[in-house]
Amino acid sequence: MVEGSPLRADAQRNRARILDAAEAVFAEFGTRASTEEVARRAGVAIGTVFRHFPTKDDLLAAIMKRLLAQLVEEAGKRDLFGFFTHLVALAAAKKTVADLLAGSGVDIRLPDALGHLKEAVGRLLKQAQAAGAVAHTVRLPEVMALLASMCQGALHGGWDKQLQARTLAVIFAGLKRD
Amino acid sequence: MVEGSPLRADAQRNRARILDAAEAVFAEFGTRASTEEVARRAGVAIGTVFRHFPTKDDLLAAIMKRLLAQLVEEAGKRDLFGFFTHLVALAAAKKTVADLLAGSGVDIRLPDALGHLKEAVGRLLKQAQAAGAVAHTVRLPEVMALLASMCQGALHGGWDKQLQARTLAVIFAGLKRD
DNA sequence: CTGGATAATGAGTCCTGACTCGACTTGTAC
DNA sequence: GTACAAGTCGAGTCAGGACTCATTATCCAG
Repeated sequence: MVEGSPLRADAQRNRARILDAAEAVFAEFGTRASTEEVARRAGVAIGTVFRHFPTKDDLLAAIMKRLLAQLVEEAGKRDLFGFFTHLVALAAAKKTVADLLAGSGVDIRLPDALGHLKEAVGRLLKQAQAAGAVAHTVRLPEVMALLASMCQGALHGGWDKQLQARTLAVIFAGLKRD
Repeated sequence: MVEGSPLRADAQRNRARILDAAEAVFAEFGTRASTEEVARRAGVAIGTVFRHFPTKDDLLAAIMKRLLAQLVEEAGKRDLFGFFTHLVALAAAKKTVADLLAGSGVDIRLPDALGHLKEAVGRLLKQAQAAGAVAHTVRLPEVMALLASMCQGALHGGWDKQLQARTLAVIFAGLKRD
């Protein structure tokens, strides 16, 4: 698909619907949800989904790309702790977040996918360290590891707001002085 | 199966083989590995596996029960930080550990499964607090949450030893003063 | 040694989910 | 308006995995 020709109007509409449906379905049931379910929720036949996204992975990749862009943008608006909190809360609601951070399965399709997020978090880390909010011994890899872990945990454990807060409090204390 | 009669000798041998094979297979490929693969590695026909464990979940439950007992025992031999470190290292190698901690799918079959582990960790936490190694504001739920999260993270992220250590260092610092 | 209970075997069933493709419908350029 | 490329449809194919069961093999009491 080398941008040969613009999509027909109805095709554009359907493509958008499919993406929205996929976003909702995968967020709710995880990446293991069936393509049929996506088609159903989009009000479209299964064949149409596969016309737009020849492979389930292509569909997943499209969703992840969207999500990633959102996260990077979000990172620009917060400090490290705020972003951390936001991400964990999001992961508790959207299974896709944890899947993305874990880079499970889809990573190949998004070459530098996590790269952008990593850079964004790197910036937040530097700021936080400059402000004296985080110890200088802390490095990016472990921050990313903590971020991914907390998202996985929040997802699988079904943490409520309070547990999220108490758990993050421990992490934040550890980042401050380590 | 109300313990009607002791198993025949060959049946006992096969049961043990199946359990060992299942342990290895699920540790390597996660709980999604097929029952066929277990049978293959046990050198046994598929029907035999289902004779001993009528359901894949039954097999999984048996493995998890074993694993859990090991972990609880291990907890008795270490302090909180040591156990934490051990568990994370184990999770990086055995997918079953993270699955167990996440309580995914199999939890119903192991009624108080995590209960025992929780108690054991609770004891470690008390000791650590008594020794002044962990702040008194820290409670059990967040310790369990951190434990489960780190295991998930170590598994999915494929952390090396160094990253494990650096990440845990942050957590430990957070537990000490929070 | 041998009969009958206990196990093992593995081809077959059923189901789910990704993906295909020929018949049909619709947007759009002219 | 019409032709035809672009899109849609959905029954159908295929693969993989859980689980069954009639047949065959194996243990072990007596």
